[in-house]
Amino acid sequence: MPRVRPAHTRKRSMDEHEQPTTYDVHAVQSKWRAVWDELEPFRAGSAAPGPDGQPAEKRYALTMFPYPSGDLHMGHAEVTALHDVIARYWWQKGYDVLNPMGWDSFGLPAENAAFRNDEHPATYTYANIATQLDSFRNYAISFDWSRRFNTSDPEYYRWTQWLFLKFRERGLAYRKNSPVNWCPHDQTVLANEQVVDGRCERCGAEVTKRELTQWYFKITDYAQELLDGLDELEATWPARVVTAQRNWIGRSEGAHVTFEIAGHDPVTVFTTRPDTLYGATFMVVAADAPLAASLVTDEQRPALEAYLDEVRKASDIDRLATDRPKSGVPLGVTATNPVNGEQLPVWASDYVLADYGTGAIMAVPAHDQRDLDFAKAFDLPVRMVVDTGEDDPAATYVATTGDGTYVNSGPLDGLRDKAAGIRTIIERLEADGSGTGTVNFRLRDWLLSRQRYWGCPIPIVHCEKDGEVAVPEDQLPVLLPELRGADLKPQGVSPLAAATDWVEVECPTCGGPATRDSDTMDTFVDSSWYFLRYCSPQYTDGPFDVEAVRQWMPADIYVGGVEHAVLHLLYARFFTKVLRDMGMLDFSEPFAAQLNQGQVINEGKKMSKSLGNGVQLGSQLEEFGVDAVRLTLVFAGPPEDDIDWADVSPGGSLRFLQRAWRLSGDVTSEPGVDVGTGDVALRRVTARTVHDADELLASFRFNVVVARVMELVNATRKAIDSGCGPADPAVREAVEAVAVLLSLVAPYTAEEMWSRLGHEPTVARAGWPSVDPALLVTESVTAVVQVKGKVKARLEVSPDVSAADLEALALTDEAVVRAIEGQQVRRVIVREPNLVNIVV
RNA sequence: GCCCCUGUGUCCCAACCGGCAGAGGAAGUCGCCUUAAAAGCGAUCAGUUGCGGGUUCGAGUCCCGCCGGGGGCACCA
Repeated sequence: MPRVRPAHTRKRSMDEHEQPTTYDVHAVQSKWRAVWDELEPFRAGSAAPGPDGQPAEKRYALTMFPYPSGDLHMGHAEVTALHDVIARYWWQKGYDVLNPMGWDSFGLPAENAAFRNDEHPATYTYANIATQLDSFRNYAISFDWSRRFNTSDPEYYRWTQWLFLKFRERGLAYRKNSPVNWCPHDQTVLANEQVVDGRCERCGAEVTKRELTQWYFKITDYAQELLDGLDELEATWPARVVTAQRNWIGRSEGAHVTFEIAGHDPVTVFTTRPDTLYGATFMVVAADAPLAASLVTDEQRPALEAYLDEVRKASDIDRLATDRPKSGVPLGVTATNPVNGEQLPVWASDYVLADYGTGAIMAVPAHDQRDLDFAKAFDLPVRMVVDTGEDDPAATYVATTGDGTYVNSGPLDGLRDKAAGIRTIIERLEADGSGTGTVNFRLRDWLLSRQRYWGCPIPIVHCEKDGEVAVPEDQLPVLLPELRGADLKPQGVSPLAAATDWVEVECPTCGGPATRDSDTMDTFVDSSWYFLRYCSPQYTDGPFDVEAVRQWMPADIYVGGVEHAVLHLLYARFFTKVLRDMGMLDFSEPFAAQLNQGQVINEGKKMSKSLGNGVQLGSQLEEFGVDAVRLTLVFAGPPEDDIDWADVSPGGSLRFLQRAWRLSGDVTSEPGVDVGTGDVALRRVTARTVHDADELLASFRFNVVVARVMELVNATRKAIDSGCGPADPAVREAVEAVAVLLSLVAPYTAEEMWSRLGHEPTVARAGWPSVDPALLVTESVTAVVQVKGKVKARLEVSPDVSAADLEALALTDEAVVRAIEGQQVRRVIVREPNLVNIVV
């Protein structure tokens, strides 16, 4: 394994008093890690009061906690390196920072590993946590480890269960029987969000449907609020997360319209275009909805059943193809159009979804392509009711969806305004009780039952006499039974169901025989409130101490992967709003700002075992050291961009760090020297760098900050070698600034520099360098003189030069005079103090 | 199909409110150091800002169209 060479002396002089030119990365790492373990510089609550005696302002730096699968990898390294720049910056700025970390430690991989190795899932889980904890410490992220916990700890999941029961008391957790996504490989149900392109997000197996009774959270009650809340997050959350959530919630405005059906209950449809009601020529209900079975005539029943068999055979992947031909069967009944009394044939088809809207639609083939395709397939009538000026859809089979003049539409005829048309029809429907304006959401309730072992047990007991009974609070947590190895094999029901001793209990209400609910919760439940627990991780009287949460929340920044744009982030927002309604929180959004990091890739491709292009974090750390790897990740580009490891240079990062470190050995002035007497040119560079870094950090432009620090290092090197010399106080000021700025990214190097500059540890809490505003004002600027937009001259002028003076200076400049010679000056644009443009 | 983001030296990337296209790094080239090479140190090279049009005294930046790359939604009525 290649190692950084040990420190050696300069070749050009064998004098042993010469400064060494490199430091031993690994020796420095073990040295400072021990010092930090002693000092614990990052305890939340340890910031000094401000000069006015007031306690320091709080900052909560949150990063998505990991699942403990093996050791840390490049992805962890990147996200925590970026996150740590923010946390350490806040410490330097004097804030009191809460920067906690823990593990999202329930989940499938542990269970699979336990089955393979004939052990308990906890064995795998807690061994990996120990490994990752050690790696994080070595990686020098400024976490406050005193607050760590794991979601699989009974002290934690006790409160997950408690919250479940509170949600249930509020009617927000309920059971229903419905077709659910089923992963045949993992042998468990999946939420809609965990099905991607018809496949299991985790294992890639094709997802099928199953009819099961399952627990749901009623997130749809909060659909409107979850949507509205995005408005205030727009400024501080990545745009793609906000739009992804908006799309996912999928609000649409329209109307419920009720159609009478002779001999049946009336059927209500949802439509966004009630104004096209006169163009409805048939109705379609979802073939797999109970409604279809209840409407169908005896003559048509065999046809419907045959069709349903066909539909069920088609996988979700087939169903996702949007261009496949329309299919369906008539149900043999007709519905009455409430506005004109027309009898519309009712069909069943799989292009109508059972779980969106009411599971039934009115078909307006002239103005909806899907309905038109269906009408074409079964030769149903097409009636245009909005004349857009385009060809009649009945002839072209191209539905028109634009604005136009209403025709064949009774009271709407001749009207051109779509909004007015919609309003008119809704008013009419509401007047005669056959419909109402309404809003519909794409968002479905959150399916949370999982048929797995390694998760949070659902604290419910099923009793024949009393039905669903909540486990009393004083009996929480419902602990997992001890199962291992083959007991965990997926078998279609939760492994818990087979643990007879555990399942069979007395009913808490009547004392009679009862069974525990044997499903466990989706792990997204665990992660929907962990950020609250960090505020008071040892609290025993509730999930969190309300006062501690008031002190720290909301999180000021949440750093993590964009893959959680709609899953975790939506659920966490939902939990926050429910807890607020329970009176436990006084805010509605948990994460004030968000930063999504890109991925680390290699040679243009995602790193994977099958491609054999993986870059091991461990080997990079061994070869280049923690600081160089962190610096490389931060410097590679904007945080949200992907980093191609083939494009970056950890060796270059290490070289830079050594160069920066070397400066600290060259400084010959003493700590505390009066910098006011130092070289002004260098002082200006230092002041400008510190000032700009402040602004750049606030907008997460960490790569530019690093570039600016490199500039400062280069300028300082020059000042030492061929400028004011190593003894000048400005050199000390510059190098101290470099140490503090570098402490955000390269804490070991920064600490070593700080120590060589004669300071006590730790540089991490040294404080942000102060900047004399006078040094930010330049005494002269370069004004550019353009003739017809081309630069002809440069003038050194005072920054507060007047427009008239600058114009006069420009017009008398020799080069300018030459350039405009013989031409008519038509206009002179002056933008003092930077620019003069002469139009000829 | 619809929506969003993006395109700057060989490569990764900077460029405030429209005002000198270049901060930083990598690679290349040339030196210094070395018996030599690597490493290190120093210097240096690098352009029709994807294409076409428009607005403007002036466009990498704003507007329109196209092309390439990335992402979201997609039978959601």
